[in-house]
Amino acid sequence: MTPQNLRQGNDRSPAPRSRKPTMADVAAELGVSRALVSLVFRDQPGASPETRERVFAAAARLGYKPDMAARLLARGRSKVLGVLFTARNPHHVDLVEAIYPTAEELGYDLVLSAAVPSRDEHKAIEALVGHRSEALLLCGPTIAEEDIADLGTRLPVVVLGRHLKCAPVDIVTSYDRPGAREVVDHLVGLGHRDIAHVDGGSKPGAPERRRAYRDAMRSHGLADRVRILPGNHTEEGGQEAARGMLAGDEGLPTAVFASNDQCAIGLLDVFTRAGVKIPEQVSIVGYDDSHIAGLSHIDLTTVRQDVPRLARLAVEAADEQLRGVRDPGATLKLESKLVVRGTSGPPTQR
Amino acid sequence: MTPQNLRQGNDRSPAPRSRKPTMADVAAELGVSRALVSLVFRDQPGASPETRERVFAAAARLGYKPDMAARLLARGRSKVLGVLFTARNPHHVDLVEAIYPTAEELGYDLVLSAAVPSRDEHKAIEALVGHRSEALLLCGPTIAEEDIADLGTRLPVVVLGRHLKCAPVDIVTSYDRPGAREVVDHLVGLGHRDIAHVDGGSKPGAPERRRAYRDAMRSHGLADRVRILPGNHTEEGGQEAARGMLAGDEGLPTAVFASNDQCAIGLLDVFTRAGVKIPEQVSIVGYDDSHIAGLSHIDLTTVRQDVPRLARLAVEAADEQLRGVRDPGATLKLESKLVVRGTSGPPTQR
DNA sequence: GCGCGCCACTAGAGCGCGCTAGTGAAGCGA
DNA sequence: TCGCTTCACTAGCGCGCTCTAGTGGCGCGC
Repeated sequence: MTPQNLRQGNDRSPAPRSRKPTMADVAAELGVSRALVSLVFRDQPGASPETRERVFAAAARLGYKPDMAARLLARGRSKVLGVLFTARNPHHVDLVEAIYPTAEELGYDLVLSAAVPSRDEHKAIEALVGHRSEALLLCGPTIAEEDIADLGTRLPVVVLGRHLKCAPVDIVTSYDRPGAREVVDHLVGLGHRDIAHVDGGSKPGAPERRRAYRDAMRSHGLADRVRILPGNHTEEGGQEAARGMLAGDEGLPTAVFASNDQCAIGLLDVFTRAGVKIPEQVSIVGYDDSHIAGLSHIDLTTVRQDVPRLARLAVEAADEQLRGVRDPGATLKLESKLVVRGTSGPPTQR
Repeated sequence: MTPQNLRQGNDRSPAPRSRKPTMADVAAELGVSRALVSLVFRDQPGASPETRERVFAAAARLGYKPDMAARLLARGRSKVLGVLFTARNPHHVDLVEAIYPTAEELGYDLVLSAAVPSRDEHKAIEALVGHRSEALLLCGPTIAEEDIADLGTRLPVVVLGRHLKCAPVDIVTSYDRPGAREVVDHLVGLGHRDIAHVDGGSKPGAPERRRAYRDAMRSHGLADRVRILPGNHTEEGGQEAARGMLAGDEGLPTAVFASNDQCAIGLLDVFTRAGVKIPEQVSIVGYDDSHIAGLSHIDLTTVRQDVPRLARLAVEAADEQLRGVRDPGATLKLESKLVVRGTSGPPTQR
């Protein structure tokens, strides 16, 4: 029972593969210090050109890749931004795509976390924080405002596409009024008067769009034609709203302005199946101009948000908060503009 | 020019916010050791129920959240799986959604990295490795096989939806033959004989689907009708192929089998715009059954891959490699099946 | 010769955590 | 009383890296 040579319980190496090489391995290979290797990899002054070359060569030879986790831990700043998005939302996917370039430009690494049906936003956010995100970019978060506020007190947070009353976070979004206004102008200009709105319930952006629709209608003297149908930001929401319109006894409006593209596509679907001609009988307008709307087979008239700039502003806002150049709480709004495609046209006389 | 008091470039404290609490803070708050707090947070035996409660209470009070980077570093196993996907590919997004549940079940955390136009797969993969992913799940990677092989020698890799000759990685994908076979059977059953294929070039899965199409045609005695048009896995690819067909002097086939859904949607688009009736004049079939195909407005006949099982198998394969219960190199294939929707129908006599 | 600045490089202390090997107290049987 | 467990908890090393505060050598001016 010689307890000396108990096998040290090291089932630590997960794979049969050889251990990942570390900085120390590279240093040993060259007979220099780890610090030198570190310098070289961080592209800092203090190493001669020849040494740099030798270090890179040795690293390549050994297959050494810097370990982020250790780097993050050691460095005060992690330079990691956490991005929360909803996998199913094409507009979010567009945003994620657009966030990468600016993040890279400002020297940030991105960690993505998707909210999916089986994994709610709270969990997704926790994962981001756990992975040492310095700041969070939340694409259209649906969690309670106080939760976001709470998060904002812990670390810099930038919310995209949702209005908040008083959370200590930055907000980057589009003006809803001009967009909705343009939609209504466009439809009225085509001759529509019965313009309904399928709203997005309490989903990010929805209340504002609803309000903007109402205002726009009012300013066209169409206050009495305001017709708001409950919906949400999914295809199903649009489908249900369309079924409701078909079954209801108010008759079909000549145009429907949906709270987002997915909802609009749901409308489109049910209407076309029911033999309703788009846009002859009903014009449909969405919101977001997600890449799905652009699919020319769908060809949805919609409101384009300036995704690249939204993304850029969001990353810059996070960066500013991180650098402490200003306190959180800024609200940045961009113009959005109507993109006329095939689902809107003049109403036919009845 | 007193070089002494150069401001030491310490932009280390990123935010004006107070430092994130650590385990030591929690321990100090209670007057216990860090190890105890660690035990409690890892849900390990060795702490009394009352102590556990006190620890959690103190942690909540301070807003302590375990730091992944440190945890990863300290632990041999990081329990993180890196997932590479293409943001623009809806099928990939479906896969990512499906990967979460199994990963969680097996105790893995996920780090996502998107390949986007401005950021190629190499970079995306590097980020994953850097963030200490223990294993990689690559959704339809387009990088060179040798690069994947190289990666496979460094850490466990599971490739989804692409065939590889001899890389030391696991492969999880669908049988292409039965799927393509079903497509051709279906179309032939409807009365089609002129069935073209718009291929996906060298994109993951494309060569196999092309081959499977050819075989299926041959077995129906339609070898002489085999017509393969160059394309790729994007909408644009489909559009170009459709334009080619419209402009070419071979005439339109009565049915087109596209290498993936996006490509099929491109076809759909150009054809409908050109006034070609779908499916009366041309039937169109896609591949993947991504959620876009399911959008009932598109209503694409397509081949459904069993995404939930693909995802589950992929995570399990990664887990098995990590546990070292088998060497890499397994290939798992699942059945896929035809989903008949509205874009396929009997050809009209001409 | 000395002092000085500069350059290339190094020593070593942490970053926040996990984990092994303990420690001391209590309990228990003989 | 002693030996032996068990329980609740602690000390302290090490994960791979960054970063501050050096060290030694060399060239230069006086």
